[in-house]
Amino acid sequence: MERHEAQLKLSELVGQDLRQLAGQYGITVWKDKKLNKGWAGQVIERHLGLPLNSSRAPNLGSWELKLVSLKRSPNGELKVKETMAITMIDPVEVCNKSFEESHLFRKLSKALIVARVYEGPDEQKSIVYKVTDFQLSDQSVYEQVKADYELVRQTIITQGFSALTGKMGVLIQPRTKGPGHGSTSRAFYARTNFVKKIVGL
DNA sequence: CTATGATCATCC
DNA sequence: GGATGATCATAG
Repeated sequence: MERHEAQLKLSELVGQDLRQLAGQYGITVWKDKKLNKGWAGQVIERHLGLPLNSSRAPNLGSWELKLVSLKRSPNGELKVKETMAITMIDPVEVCNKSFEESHLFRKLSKALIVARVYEGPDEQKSIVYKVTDFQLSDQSVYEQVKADYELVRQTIITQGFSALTGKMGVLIQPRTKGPGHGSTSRAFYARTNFVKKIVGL
């Protein structure tokens, strides 16, 4: 499936309730009393007619699907609820590749971002807010993302992989993320400010 | 058991 | 309330 075609199909979902669609597609949102964290993505994959095992952001052809949740602030305004995981950090790759060659840049360039409204931990309903075909077209944003990448790169080279913390970066941050229980792997995350720019809030 | 995306828990 | 660090579900 081409990226553009996927985007057209995704835009059909705007304004719809993913919770209802989940029931329609037979996707389990709650297993016992625990949330299936991948449910929203699965609903979307089903809508596109994709196999359900492509959740690991492989190359679904020539593009990549990302989900972000939004929340309402007290005055009813929509804001970005969480940072967005972009891709794992491979210290070797980061050291050896420039920003333009990096996995981070490639992923950002090919991403289709689906923003959904998070109504609460119970996920009783979740409306699709908008679908964004993200391009790193804004020059100032591009430069800042590149600067953040370079900061991570220099830190790994001069202080080592373990010196990275989530405090670094302006738009992109390196953050711990593993299977839990002591893993030390890290990933690039888009800060909420960045996600805000991406989605166009 | 490990990798990955997405979300939760805790700190300030 | 927002940011940082850690965990959960699922697939291989």
